[in-house]
Amino acid sequence: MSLSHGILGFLSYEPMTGYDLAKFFSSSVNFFWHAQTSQIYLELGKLEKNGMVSSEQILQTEKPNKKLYSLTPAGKEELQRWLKENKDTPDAFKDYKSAFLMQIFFSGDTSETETMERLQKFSSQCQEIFQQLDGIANQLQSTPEKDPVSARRAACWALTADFGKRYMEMCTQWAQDGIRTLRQLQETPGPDQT
Amino acid sequence: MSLSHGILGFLSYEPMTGYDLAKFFSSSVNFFWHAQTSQIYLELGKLEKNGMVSSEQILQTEKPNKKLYSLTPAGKEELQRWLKENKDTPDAFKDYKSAFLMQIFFSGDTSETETMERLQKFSSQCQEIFQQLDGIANQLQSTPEKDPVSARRAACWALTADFGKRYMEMCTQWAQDGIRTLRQLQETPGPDQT
DNA sequence: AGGCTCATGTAACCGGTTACATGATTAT
DNA sequence: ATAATCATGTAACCGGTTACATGAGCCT
Repeated sequence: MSLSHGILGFLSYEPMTGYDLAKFFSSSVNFFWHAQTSQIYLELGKLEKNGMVSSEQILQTEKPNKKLYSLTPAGKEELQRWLKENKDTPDAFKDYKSAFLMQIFFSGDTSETETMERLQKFSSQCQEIFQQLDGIANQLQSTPEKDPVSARRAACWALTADFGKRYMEMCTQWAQDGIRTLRQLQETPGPDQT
Repeated sequence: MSLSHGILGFLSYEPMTGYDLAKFFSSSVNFFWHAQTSQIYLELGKLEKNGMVSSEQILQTEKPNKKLYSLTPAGKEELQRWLKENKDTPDAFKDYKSAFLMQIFFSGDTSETETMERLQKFSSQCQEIFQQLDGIANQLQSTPEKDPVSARRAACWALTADFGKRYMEMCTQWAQDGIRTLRQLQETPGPDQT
């Protein structure tokens, strides 16, 4: 229900092709909404059928032809409607799914060493993503937008990038502390080990 | 791909019914893997067809009859296989999807006040979930398990609960800081507003 | 009489994944 | 040559959601 709204969101910036959208997705919202390129095309098709977007063939000679998609008035309306929609129940995390945490949860029968390795790997991955997001955040900060519209967009982007950075920081910390806890568990075999 | 493994995981504790599983899910892994009761029954059906679990009718007089599911050897094997499986690419977050962040990302045209309200609500929700998880964590800490098996399980549970607590803490902090940032943006209308 | 706990399912739908398929132009 | 960038799609599948459907026993 949200890839389509993400597409509408980006198209509200300016008309673009499916290919452009894929790049925008992977360079900005990727960490909280990974989109398959193929899915974008599928969704564009549906949106066009519903009258949310319209397309225009652009013939090119040096490059393959392309289809430029734009928001229709109905699409703009739907985007606004969705932006205002907020779920009241602690629903913000209903969609949150983590196979990784599930594995940790059930690793009671796994050796501590293995679990520690897993945590270590996770921690490294988080640091990697942190670096990426940090790059984005710095770039956003160092290139001030001239017009107020872009400035506001950049501010929103910065807000989400900041979320990502904090999230990754938290994950790294958690994993490191977890490793320490497990090490202690390993070293103290329990009060009575007969 | 993971609800089924969660089911196998819980069944490795002890044989139980779909109803039991639903309760276990919602009381422990709920915050990182919300499971519909109906989906659990569906999945149990598939798992039985694949030979991962077997069921036994238990006739009851004071209560409705029930079906007790147990892990088969093949199910145990599959659980172990899955527990060892770890994705190498920074895939840990490929599944992470947040419609909420998407809305924040595209709220450049929304009034700061509205966005601030949204953040405030989010923050409250996070605090609520934090309280829940804190309750679980405290309970886990105050009731020491006697046998080493349960102790290890409890440790894993504690690890994931701790993750949740930190996550919620981070979210609350982020939202509060975000509100402050937006307030500043509101008060300083920009360098040249002609 | 009404609500809670126990208990198990079905059917329609859909958003998304995986894998596959194609092909032009430009730069190295 | 070949890799990268530009560019667009289809088909099979599947995990999960929403909504619906049922019904016994117990407690107040």
